Amino acid sequence: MSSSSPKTSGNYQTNCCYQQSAYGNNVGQYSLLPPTHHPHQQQLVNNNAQALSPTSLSMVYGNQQPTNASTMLQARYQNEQINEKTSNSLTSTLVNGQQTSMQNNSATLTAATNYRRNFNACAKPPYSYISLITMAIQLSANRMSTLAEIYQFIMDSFPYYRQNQQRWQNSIRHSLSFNDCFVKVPRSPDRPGKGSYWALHQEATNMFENGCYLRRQKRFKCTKRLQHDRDSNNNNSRRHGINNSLDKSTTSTGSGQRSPLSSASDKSCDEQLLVLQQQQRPNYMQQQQQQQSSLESLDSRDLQVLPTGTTIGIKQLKQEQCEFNQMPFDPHTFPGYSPFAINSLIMHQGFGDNPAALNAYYASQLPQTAFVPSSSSDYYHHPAMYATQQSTL
DNA sequence: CCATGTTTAGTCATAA
DNA sequence: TTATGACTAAACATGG
Repeated sequence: MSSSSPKTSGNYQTNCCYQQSAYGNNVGQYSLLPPTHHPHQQQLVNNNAQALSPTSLSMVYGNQQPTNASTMLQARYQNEQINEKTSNSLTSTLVNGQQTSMQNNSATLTAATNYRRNFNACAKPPYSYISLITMAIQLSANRMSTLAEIYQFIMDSFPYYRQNQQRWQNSIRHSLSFNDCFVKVPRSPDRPGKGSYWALHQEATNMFENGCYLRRQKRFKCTKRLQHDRDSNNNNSRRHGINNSLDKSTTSTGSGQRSPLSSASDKSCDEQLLVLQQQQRPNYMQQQQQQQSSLESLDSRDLQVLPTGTTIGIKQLKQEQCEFNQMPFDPHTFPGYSPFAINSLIMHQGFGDNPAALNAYYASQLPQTAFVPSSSSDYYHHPAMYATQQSTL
């Protein structure tokens, strides 16, 4: 039935991280890490990394003594003010950042300049819609977002999505409905309005390897669904034209018809459980924190190797930083390990929340693989992506 | 009416 | 080569 497809090759846009040809140098605009200039995350950053503790300093600078923390912060806040600007602002960002923190050699600046030449403010970010939605939810105040809030987060974070809104917003809605990792949470009576909140399924909070939003470990599938729920219907078979008589149990009424067996009001057991957990949020959060704490304490991925050769846990590092700054320590503000943690450290090098500057930094440090990948493997196996490997800082 | 939500289906790229 | 994941379009339902 390919003749019935309304699609044209010109309209179809693959995930840009797959395609070097479509992506090219533009990939350099975006950090391999989540956007950091969104108000929610800005708050997270501000809450967690005011100044580098001694251990953090040694991690970032090795034996080299940096300028003092206030200088770095000053540079960072300057950068925040020119956030979302394009190549013009990048120049000053780089200068400020490198003045205070980086080994400022001419080769590095040349690489940054070359990179800057190829800068494109409207490049498609290398994140899937699932990644974007997850970011929006995880960075929201209550780990829940309305559809409109998700839209807003994406547009705030990525200029690319300020255009063609109808197309990608349709995809966002489809992703929310189609993927088990997202669950609807009804509005409470004191918060009337249209649409539900969307949250991550309780078992889907760690979908991305080491917190890296470029790669999902595995498609999240809810295993506890009732037999008649949508998982039991092999969507993939239908999508790829392998029809059988069983499929008609859900598609007998034709394209676009909602299945009576999986209507919005027919929530499966675990979804209802999640709703209850959300309603009893304080207890739920407490339990989650306890569980995660016990996991983190044993998780080898938490480890970072310092330039000095010693090993330290990101969580421990963060705790030390919080104590250093006389701030409350919340191990769950960030995931327990990098690249969030690495991101927070990079922030202190004076790049502020400017993703372009961050990328320029990466490009200058790892010009051979940082932003001109020959395949998706270059992304996925990039050393900067994983806390399990030695940090390039 | 329109935003939100569900579902089907085609296509492409990548992983296995 | 096949299976899977992601993106896109579209029809249709629902509810404020």
